[in-house]
Amino acid sequence: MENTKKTTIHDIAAKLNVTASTVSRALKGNPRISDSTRKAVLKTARELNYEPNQIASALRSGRTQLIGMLVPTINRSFFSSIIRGVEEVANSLDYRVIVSQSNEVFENEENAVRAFLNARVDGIIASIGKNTQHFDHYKQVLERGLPLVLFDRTTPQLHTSQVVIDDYQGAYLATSHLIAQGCVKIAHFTTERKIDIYKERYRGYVNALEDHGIAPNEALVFSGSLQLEDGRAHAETLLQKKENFDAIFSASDYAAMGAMQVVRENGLKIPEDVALVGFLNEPFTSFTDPPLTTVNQFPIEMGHTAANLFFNALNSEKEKIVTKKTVIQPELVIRASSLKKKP
Amino acid sequence: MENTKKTTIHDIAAKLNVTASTVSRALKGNPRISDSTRKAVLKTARELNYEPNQIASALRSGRTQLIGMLVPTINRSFFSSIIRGVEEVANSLDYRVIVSQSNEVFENEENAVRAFLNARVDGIIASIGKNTQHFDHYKQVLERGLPLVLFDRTTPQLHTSQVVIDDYQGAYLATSHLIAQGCVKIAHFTTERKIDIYKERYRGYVNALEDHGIAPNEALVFSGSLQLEDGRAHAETLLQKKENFDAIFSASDYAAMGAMQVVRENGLKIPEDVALVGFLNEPFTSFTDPPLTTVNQFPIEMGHTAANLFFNALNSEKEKIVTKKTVIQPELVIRASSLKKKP
DNA sequence: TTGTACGCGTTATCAA
DNA sequence: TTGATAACGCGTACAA
Repeated sequence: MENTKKTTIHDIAAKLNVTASTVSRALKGNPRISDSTRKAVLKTARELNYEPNQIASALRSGRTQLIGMLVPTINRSFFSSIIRGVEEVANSLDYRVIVSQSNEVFENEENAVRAFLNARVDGIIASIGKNTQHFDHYKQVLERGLPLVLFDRTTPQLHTSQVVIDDYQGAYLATSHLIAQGCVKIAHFTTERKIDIYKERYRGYVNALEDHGIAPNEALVFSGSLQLEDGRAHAETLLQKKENFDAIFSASDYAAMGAMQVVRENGLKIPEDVALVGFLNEPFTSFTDPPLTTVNQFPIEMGHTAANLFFNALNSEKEKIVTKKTVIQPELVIRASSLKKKP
Repeated sequence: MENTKKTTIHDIAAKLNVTASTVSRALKGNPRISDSTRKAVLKTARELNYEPNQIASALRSGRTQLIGMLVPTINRSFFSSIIRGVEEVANSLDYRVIVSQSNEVFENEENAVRAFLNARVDGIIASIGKNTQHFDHYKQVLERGLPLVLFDRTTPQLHTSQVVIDDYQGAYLATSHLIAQGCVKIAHFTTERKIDIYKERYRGYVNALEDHGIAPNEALVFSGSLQLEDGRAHAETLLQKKENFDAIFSASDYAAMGAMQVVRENGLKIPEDVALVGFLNEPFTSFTDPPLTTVNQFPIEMGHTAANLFFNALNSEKEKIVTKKTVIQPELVIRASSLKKKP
């Protein structure tokens, strides 16, 4: 099927006996144009079903109205919700979002950023891969004067806008809640990976204990990959060693889920024998038995914030792009897995 | 910060004392060029950090290497997994994916398609909104000779490539499995919405019963929105009416989850008293207690297939675009919620 | 094998 | 307020 020839500003111009420049100005809301011509142009544009060619516009103006968005994994609730948030803001401003994923592979991350630059996106919103150690590809983005916003997984090595949640506070809330429920021997599942967010969660855990007069016990801290299997293994170790513990605060819902399984398989009751708190607010946490207390990171709002920071940077003078770090306060979602005292 | 001036083919041409056309040909692998010039061009391109300007290329060639992808909801596991699948294939072919969501609102769907066309995407991959009744916006896509691939939610009103799963077969498998486990009074949760996929699941349920000599009983069929609350309500109705039933096949995991809660709250055992099968293979189904038997739709593979159909259409002669309907065979994921007989 | 010349559709600049 | 002209960077007939 042959393309129906699209109408251009020249077609409109010809019909009205004006020039393309006039039409362009009328369509772009340029003030230096008479009301009558503007109306005529708009009318004719409608009649001819004119649709602007964004490619031509992009070539001339240097702005594509495209945002490159890079996430580790598209099909994880946390990330897809952030994409959703970004997209809501972007679309309302007539921007489109190109999504790519790194799968935590450094090369993919580099390639995606390069592809974004080739596609001439107006800027990038990204979460750094777990294994990323250097940031030259991101620096290139900044060197070109393009806005770069990092979310969740960020780095102090890049001077650019960021949005994170207060992981420390989330962990502090979670641990304090367990203490308030009467727990005193609280295990913690974390990861050996050198990512700030987990260090912060660990710090929140330790400080909450200390603030409540409980001495942190390193025998109760387990490091792994925070997947379900890790949670199972940690819980089994705890039980085998007959380590004394009455609660687990896991830095990930998945590991918490693994622990829940093992604890129940061993005939112990949740929360009576072991109270349990996770982190992420994954959708499944409300469906477990008992439902899992966890920390909500407000991913959609995080997406909104990332997009807003992006447009702030985009609209600021290039010489002095405003870089800003936004910290979102998390919320403890209290469910049955940690509720020993009836409220 | 000022944009570091990007190098263009003209810069390369100047350095080598050839013309831009020569450089263009060398870079595009055009055979009508000498080996020596080709090598020189490639070498200089590397030295100058040349990156092709896809916008200019798109304007000239009419191909943007962009795919518009429209889903009802980005942050639902099923859809984000399909996006992932599409993206994997697309990126490997140097295409990028622009994602938009309709939120099941018809206007959003129209706007998204229009935005895609304005962005001059090379084609569209979409799932139709629940409330969409007419398809003019999609017809426009086809009239322009652009590839359009529909997935999951499709319509016979559009003559274009589609990929769906065999909902009938999924339901047939699920119901037959329950029968094989000894169930004879099997309830079904479905929806009143006039979407083919649910009709097909209902048909598979009925036929499986009949094929095994069980008379379908309409008193065991419940219609709602298939959300968790609907599942709860249906299960409560079943129990209150003292309706005789020994299994539930729900057309959605969410409603199955609601039923699981109510059944357990009433002191009944799963699967001994009530066997349970859902549909979707949502991530949470492996974390429920007991884990939920369900139907896997292979969303990532569905994304791969959709992308492959897309590129088939893109590469076929415009006069005779090959339209093809691919049906993916689902898989019954058997878990404890339905396993009455130990294998 | 390479060069010439032009156009893709829009916008920016300058002049009127 | 409008017009004329050039340019964004690339690709492609056509010519040499």
